[in-house]
Amino acid sequence: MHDIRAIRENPAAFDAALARRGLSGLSSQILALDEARRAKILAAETAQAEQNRASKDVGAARARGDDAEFERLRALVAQTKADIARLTEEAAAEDAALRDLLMTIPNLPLADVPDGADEAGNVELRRWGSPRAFDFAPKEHYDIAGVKPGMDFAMAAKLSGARFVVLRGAVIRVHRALAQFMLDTHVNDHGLTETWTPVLVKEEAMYGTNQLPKFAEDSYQTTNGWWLIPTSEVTLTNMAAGEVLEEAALPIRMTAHTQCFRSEAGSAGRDTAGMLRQHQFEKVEMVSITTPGTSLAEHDRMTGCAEAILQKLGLPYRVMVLCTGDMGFGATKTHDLEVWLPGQDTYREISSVSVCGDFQARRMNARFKAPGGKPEFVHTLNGSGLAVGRCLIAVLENGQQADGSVELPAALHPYLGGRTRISADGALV
RNA sequence: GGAGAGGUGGCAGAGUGGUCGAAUGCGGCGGUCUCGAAAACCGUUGUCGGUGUGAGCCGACCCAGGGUUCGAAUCCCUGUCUCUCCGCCA
Repeated sequence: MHDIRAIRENPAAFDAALARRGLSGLSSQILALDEARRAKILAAETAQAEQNRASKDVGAARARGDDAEFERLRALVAQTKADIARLTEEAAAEDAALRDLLMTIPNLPLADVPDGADEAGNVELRRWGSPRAFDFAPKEHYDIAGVKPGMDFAMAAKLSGARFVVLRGAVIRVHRALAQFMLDTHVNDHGLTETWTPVLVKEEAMYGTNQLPKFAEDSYQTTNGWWLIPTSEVTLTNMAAGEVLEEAALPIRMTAHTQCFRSEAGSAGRDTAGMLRQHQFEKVEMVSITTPGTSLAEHDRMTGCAEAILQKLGLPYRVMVLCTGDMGFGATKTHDLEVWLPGQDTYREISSVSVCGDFQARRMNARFKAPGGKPEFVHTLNGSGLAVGRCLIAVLENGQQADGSVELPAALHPYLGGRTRISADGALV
């Protein structure tokens, strides 16, 4: 959420930054609401102050036994009561109107974010590794002979419908190994604190990390009002909600491996084959809570943590900076990691690392303070480290052999009891 | 799921209708004393919003939301969380 004071002080800068995201001239609307709101607050508070004074006089009149004055004042206050109720309600409504508007306005892009309308405007920062040369036509993951027995979409459809999968045997073993490997790497090499969180959360948590109010249709809600997290960014980041953290405790670096649930509304027809886009998937997430002065360096660090996973697995990838038109709602800057998928002959997103500045912190009221200092909003960052299912796809497609077997990355061997490949008939050997 | 108890300032803990934003203690900060420190003593010490150049003034907040009342931390209702006991359970 945006700082209304900042908009008040420099509406032109606010509009200019939002224009880069294709939103124009919002400041005048916001400032009009803000003025209306402040006028109502002033009116309501003035009325309330008068009543408070009168109420004290009532008490004083009674204390000295002045019954006539007591009754007179009592009637007077009773009379103005309705007015105060009305004014207070109006003030609250104005306040809510402004807040509702501010909650739906995306974060401002940093100056070095490239302009662009959609993903075509993203800029490649660097590449790592080179796609393997195949002497046969590489298949998509779900068509690889050794994978087929362990990846059952028909069974999942029977249980749950489209965009689910049942995994068995060697395939799920590799999937599990990947998650373990990612967590161990983040904990041992990158110093993140492993965390386990609920996947059902209150509505306010979803507001804190800006899934709500704008993107309600992307997530699932239970009948009693919980939301299923679309990413553990929600739980990890909201741990800071309402807190005033000691500056010395920052940065807080967390990682969690959780189920994620997404309705994928609006992606009908996209990536319908295979397990690239599912309603339920696993992700190892990274979240950092930092000070304003350190968040940009943290962004690069976090990107590096995600890259390290791909490098250790020997998976070729490229790092993109998302342009203004492709960035997520809460981000000021985002790096996407795109892994090479030979079956699709293209790079596909496997991680997204964003720095949100104080945008989420303001929504959550997450602050820190230096000793003797005033509380300030923290900066929040989140990134996938990595999407486990997509990483599985990458490992399978990049390791596939002409005979339908799959060679697995050396980094995973210790997690597979020393086994190194999936045979063409689907066994882990 | 059932029964009971309880949620007050950084912490502990008073306060059961009227200058209560809230006693007291601890902690924090400033000072006196001291070569320095401790102890002792004195003073001070919440957050958010509105308004004002400013000192300041005003409003809100004693888990949350409603209600009663001229007036609520205090009374009533609902929700929520914590604790104890029982039941059930991976």
